[in-house]
Amino acid sequence: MKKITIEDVAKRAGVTKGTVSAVINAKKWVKATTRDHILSVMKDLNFRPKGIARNLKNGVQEKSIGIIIKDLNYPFYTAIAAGVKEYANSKGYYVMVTSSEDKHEQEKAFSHLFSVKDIKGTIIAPIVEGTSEIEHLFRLKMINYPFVLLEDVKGIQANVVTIDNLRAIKKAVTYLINTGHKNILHFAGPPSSSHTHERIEGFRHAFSESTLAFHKDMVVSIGSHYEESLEKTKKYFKNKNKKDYPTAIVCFNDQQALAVITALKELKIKVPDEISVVGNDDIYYAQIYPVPLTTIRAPQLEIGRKAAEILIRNIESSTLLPNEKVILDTEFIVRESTKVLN
Amino acid sequence: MKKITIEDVAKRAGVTKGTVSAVINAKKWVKATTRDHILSVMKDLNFRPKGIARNLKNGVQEKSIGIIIKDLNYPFYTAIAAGVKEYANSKGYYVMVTSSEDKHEQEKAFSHLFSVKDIKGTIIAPIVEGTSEIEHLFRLKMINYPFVLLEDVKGIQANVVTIDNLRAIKKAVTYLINTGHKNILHFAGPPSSSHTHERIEGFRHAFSESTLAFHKDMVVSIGSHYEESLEKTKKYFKNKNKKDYPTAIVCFNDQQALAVITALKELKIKVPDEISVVGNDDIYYAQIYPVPLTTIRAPQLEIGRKAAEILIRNIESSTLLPNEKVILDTEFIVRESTKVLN
DNA sequence: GTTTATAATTGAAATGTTTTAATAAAGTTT
DNA sequence: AAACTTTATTAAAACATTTCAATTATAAAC
Repeated sequence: MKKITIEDVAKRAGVTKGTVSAVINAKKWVKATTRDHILSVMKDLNFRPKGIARNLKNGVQEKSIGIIIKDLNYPFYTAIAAGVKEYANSKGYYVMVTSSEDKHEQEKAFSHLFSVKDIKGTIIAPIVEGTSEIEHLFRLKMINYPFVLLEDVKGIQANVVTIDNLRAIKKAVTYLINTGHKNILHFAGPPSSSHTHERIEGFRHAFSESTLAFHKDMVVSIGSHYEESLEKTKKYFKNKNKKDYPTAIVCFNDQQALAVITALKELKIKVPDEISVVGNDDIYYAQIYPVPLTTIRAPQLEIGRKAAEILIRNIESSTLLPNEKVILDTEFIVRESTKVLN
Repeated sequence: MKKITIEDVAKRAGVTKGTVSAVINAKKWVKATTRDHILSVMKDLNFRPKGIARNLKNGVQEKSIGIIIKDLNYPFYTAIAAGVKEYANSKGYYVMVTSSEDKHEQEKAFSHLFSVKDIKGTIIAPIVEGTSEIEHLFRLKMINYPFVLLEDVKGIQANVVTIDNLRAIKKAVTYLINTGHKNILHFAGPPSSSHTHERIEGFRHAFSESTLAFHKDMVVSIGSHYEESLEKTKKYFKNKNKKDYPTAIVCFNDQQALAVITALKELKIKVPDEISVVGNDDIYYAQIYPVPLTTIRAPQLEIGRKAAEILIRNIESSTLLPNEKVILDTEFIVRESTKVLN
């Protein structure tokens, strides 16, 4: 089970490495018969030229960057990736996307993989759990590997492009309060995201600046994926007395909001007449949803573009640049899943 | 603007390459003071160790494969990618995703990039235009680089995992005919996909096996992206007399179908009462759509899994394996966007 | 039949890292 | 203070390819 090298091919074909190399690189000068012969030897040995070794010599001309998102199937992330791609392509970079599936292990492995594969830099949507492990990020810093985070990570200084979750949720909740809502819930997201914590914080803040009181029961952990949120929402309302129903729910993200709306529909609770629902992110598929979702729009393309811009600036700098932190603002978009009560 | 190498760092720090290497690889034995000194020199020079050169020596332990899809934002493709990831991860492979944006140029560049970056194999959703350029695929074959296609490409023998579009559309159209529809349209997709051609073919076939006659005006090219399809659908119906409206439309994919439904809604045409709409793919977001879409389900995860399985089998084989062709079947799912007329 | 031009091929050097064996310095035990 | 260990460091070899200048074979021209 030994590795086949260009030398094995050369030996077997009775020529030198140089000639084999010429065939691989489609140089015009090799005689047709020798070329065919070498080709057939390559097939016999199932020889696959090692990309790595070729690069060493000339250096890859293709420049590329990576992005590690959390979920390939959530449009919020793919939209960010699209923004990254747009900017990167305009600068002549290719983009490779991977997904950590919210697993620390994978985030770590990928950041390593990218650095080792000579991908010039990486944009990371980091997993932030209680005691967030971040040695892998420190390692990237040590080897001066350029990267940009899409969420703040405590304990590390790095380039960050993110949104102002606190203000965002406050805007939404304040709007609800001002339009007469008194019983408002927040359906929170997974603990692995800093967004979750910041949004809870924003929710709480909004109350402290109003005449209404905050109570911790108003924050309910209900999952961020569709099926899970659907089930948990139904369960939540089944145990509730109708008079205790909230008049509005602020969701962690749009996918969750879509699940909540569907769950309420199944329970014959009318949206927005009985309960208003606010999403978060403004993902593409929520925009084209027949009940247009009131939501908090995160500028997804812009996040991607900005992150790519910072990353590429760092990649191309011959000196180590100071870290940048960009906090993009969100837009509260009132559509038809919320109702004015006063 | 010269490249900084480990040697430059060593020289500047007054040690040898070996010591610098030891620092980079966090070997325990380097004296703390020399380590700090070397680290600071690395920062000064903004030295980034070349991943490529490190790999050469030991060979990378991390195994990875790539997948080139056409659109990062279309759930059909990300679902396939998820299937690939699932299988690949179970076999210890990492997965990198890229999108060609339906551009030949990009598909070509990525297939090259992957092979050169020592990514062991690639799954490709190929762009198939009239005179499809496929030299890049021939090149992959020449260097025995393992790959699997997600659409048939004329003129090349390769591993292929795809679906039976012909049968799929026939099933749907036949159902419509059997339930009393007489005026049926097909909204076709982009010419860059073999699916488009096969689906048109299937549509035609269904008629040849029925008592109804096929006419080429029944196939309308309306785009596969949401906005485009929305506009073109509206335009199409504005120029039509109400009595000429079809009773059913078979769409190229679900995103298009969603656009068609929205367009019809805006035109005050009721779905499915006045016009039935059939999608294609059964993407996730169509499943959770409030008007559940009648559609043709492509086993997206299964496509991904199967493609990954074949790819990895080829990667791990020391001999060149014969090509495999897998055609997966689809499932026609009747939900609520179609109406039985008889 | 010798020279010249051209086509085909060779062999060594170069690429930037990691590894290994060898060595020097410092510390510990007798 | 000699002998041995441990710690820190060095120098050279190894990795699989491409490149480039040098060489040989082949064909054409004289």
